[in-house]
Amino acid sequence: MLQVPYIRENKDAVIYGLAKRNIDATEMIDEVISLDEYRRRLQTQLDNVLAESNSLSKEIGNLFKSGEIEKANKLKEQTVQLKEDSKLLGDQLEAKVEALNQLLYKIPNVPCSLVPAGSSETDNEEVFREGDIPVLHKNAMPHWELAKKYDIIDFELGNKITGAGFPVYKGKGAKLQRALIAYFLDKNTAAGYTEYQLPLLVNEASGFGTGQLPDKEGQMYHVTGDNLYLIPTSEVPGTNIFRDELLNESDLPIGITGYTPCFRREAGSYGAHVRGLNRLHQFDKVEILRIEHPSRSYDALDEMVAHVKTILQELKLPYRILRLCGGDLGFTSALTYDFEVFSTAQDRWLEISSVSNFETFQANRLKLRFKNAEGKNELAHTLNGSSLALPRVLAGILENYQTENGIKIPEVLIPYTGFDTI
RNA sequence: AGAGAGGUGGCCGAGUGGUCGAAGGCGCACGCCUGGAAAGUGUGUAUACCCCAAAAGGGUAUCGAGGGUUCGAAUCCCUUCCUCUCUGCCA
Repeated sequence: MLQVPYIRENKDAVIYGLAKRNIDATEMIDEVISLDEYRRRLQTQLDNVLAESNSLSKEIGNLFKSGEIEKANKLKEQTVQLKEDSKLLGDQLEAKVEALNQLLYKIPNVPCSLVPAGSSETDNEEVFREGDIPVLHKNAMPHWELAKKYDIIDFELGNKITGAGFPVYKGKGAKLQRALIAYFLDKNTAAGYTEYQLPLLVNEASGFGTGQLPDKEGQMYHVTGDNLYLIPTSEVPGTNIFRDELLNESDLPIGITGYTPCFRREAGSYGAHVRGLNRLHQFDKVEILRIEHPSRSYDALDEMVAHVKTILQELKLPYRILRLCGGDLGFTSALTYDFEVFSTAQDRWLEISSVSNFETFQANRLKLRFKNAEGKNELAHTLNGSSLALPRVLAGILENYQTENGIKIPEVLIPYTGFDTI
């Protein structure tokens, strides 16, 4: 959520920035400013009425104490009108605040200056590419066929137990999953991130804190009996650790990592792009998350990108890094780098990580602040990224490492799997 | 799940209708004291919003959250969330 004072003081920059998302925000921004002016006027009026009412109450109290009952009762009559006024003004104020907030929820983050303009993924900017694309044997197959051939992932069984998008990993497939999770967590903790195990269900306040609610509840599974939501990413419980927190400047930076399953209801789906592991309702992900001082959040973003690079280098997977254009940028992000692994068998790039700086956009909603050097409270910057999302990494490994004699296991994973071939 | 107790500032803790944003203590910051430190001592020490060009200053709200009673609520009533103790259930 953008900050109103910021919008007020940087109106043109905000409109210009949002234009990169192909949004003409002029009207919305004008409405924010006028709603806020109205809100402030009401606030002032209400405060004045309440101040008067408070001082009358004090007087009445004193009169009762000194036994001047009649005078006190006379003053009481005066409070009737004030009470009505304050009720009316209070209701009006509440309505304005609500309208303002509803509007603010609809306005996405302002892209940072590095974000290229563009309308779709074809406008994303490739900023880095590394790794050799393997030449596969002529009978190479996509991972969903490999999964069947080697009996390591059973999509049909998942259909039977739950439904589409809930695969069952078996034998070496299951072990490989566990190996990847352990390897990712070890890499992240070695880089200084503190490991957390987080709840998989969150309450409304948390869903609201990271912006899934109130608008995007359709993306989450809702446990109606207890009014809880299954997390779509560990970003939700992870970031909500810091909801309503006032940190010391010396607490920063904070880096945490955690493995969780993620649950997504996902609306659209089509064709080969969602086959197999490409898009699931339940999948595993290891996340990294940072709380940073605003002055160095972009350095932190670069560090996170560099960190994810080392993992892909070690896994020896061919990958590229894209800087997302305005049209493809997530609602809350100011700058996002996507990592994609190339799969020869599918002849396409698979998105496996997304690393973003949200600047103060999340922190504002979360009320995540720190006391700065001047002793003033200031919103912190939040960042997060996948490190990494399992299914497509798995797909990439299965497809790129297949040979006619089985699927080889990347060297760094062998200590975790205990076997070198599937 | 049942019965009971309770949720107060960074922390502990007092406060059962009025002058209470809240005693006292601890912690923290700055000063005095000291050769230096400790002890002692003095002052200060919540958050959000509004008014003010800004600073100074002033105002409003906040005692888990939401609503109500009252001229006036930390204090009374209702709802809700959470914690603790005992009982039950359970990996």
